[in-house]
Amino acid sequence: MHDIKFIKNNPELFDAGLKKRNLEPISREILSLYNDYLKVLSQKEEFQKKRNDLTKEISILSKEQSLDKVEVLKKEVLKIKESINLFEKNASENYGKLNLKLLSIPNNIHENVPIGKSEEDNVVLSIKGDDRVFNFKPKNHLELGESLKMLNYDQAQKISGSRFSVLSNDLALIHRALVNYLLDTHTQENNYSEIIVPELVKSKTLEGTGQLPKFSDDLFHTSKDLWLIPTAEVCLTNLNRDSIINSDLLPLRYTAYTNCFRQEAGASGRDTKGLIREHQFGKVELVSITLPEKSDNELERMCECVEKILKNLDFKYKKVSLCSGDIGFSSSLTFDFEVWMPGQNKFVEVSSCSNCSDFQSRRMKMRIKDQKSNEIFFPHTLNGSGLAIGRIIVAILENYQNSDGSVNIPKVLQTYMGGKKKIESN
RNA sequence: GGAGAGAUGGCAGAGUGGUCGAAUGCACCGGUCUUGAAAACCGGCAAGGAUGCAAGUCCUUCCAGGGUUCGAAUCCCUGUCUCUCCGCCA
Repeated sequence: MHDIKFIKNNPELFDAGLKKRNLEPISREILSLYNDYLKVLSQKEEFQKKRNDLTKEISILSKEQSLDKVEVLKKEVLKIKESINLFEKNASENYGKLNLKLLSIPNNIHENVPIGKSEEDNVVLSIKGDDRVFNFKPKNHLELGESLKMLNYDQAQKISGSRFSVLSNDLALIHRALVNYLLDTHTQENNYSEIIVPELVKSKTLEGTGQLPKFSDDLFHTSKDLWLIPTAEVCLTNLNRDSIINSDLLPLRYTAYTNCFRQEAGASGRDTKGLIREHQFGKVELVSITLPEKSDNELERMCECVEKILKNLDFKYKKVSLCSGDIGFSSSLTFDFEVWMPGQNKFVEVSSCSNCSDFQSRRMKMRIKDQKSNEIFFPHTLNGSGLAIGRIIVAILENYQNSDGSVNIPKVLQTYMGGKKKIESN
């Protein structure tokens, strides 16, 4: 959500920001809606003042027993009320139009974001980790999972349809091990608080983080008017919606493991089978709430938390800065982490860390009160995957596979799997 | 699912039709005292919006949405949520 006053004072700057996202200028339209609203608003307030004044007068006259005068004034107020109602209706209509427009405009782009049109223009910041050397042709995770008989798509298809999977035995165990390893690391080493959150939320919640009103097609909506969350970011960021937080409590750092549900409407035909792109997947999420001047550092810190995991799992990965044409709606600056998948011969995204600046906090009216100055302002919100479980399983299968189809278990996960060192079919 | 109670400022908690945006306490901020701190005392302290260079002025807000009234935190209706008791249940 953008500050309407900023748009009013800096229309060219605002439109220039949109241009970076390859969007048309919109400040003129916004300001015209805003002016319509203000005009009606001031008219409404004028009549409200008249009403309030007369009402006070009635109160005094009643005490003086000047009943005739009171009757006259009462009639006058009734007329004024008609005007108030009319202007009130117009004002709220105008406000609704303005608000819907504002809610549909993406966040500003951070100055460090590379300018570009699409995915192609993203900038690789670093590549770390060693290449894995195979003396055989590495299989992809589907072949591996199915030959191990731990990944079953007939069953998944039967109970839920496409873009779902059924994991069993050691793959189910490694899923659970990963969740525990990730949560332990983030809580014990990275100072995040572990939270368990609902996976069904109200539309207001999704509006706060930016999924609604624009992206309902990507979401699952239930018959009770609740929505399945596409990421735990939605819950964690909204925990402090509509409230004022004391500045000395910052930064707030939350982590949660949840299932995430996505329609993948725009991805039909892509990755239809396997753990890469599913309607339901597990993810450990990181969310930070910080002072505005600290959010750049916090994003770096969050990336370090993610990188630590990727290093411990001994993956080859790259850090990518998303360009202005590819960056998400709510984000001002995003770094993706992509892990090398030998079975597919490419890098695949396993984490995305974003600084959403004050875009989400404005939408959800989450504010900070400075203890010293008593000033009230919007904090910055950040979120990052730490990490997507399904895709990490893919990475483990493909990177740790042996020629016989068995898969070694990464060292850091072995204690989470009862000391087991290898996954093999039995 | 049945019966009852409730929702007020950062928090706690008064307030049942007319200067109530709202007593009081805590927290917080400023000051006095102190070598410093604590305590004590004095003062300040809700949010959002409009307008204005500013001081200020005005509007809105006591869970949400309707209604009654000249006037609603206060009365009525609906919804949401919370608590207590009973039933059921993982």
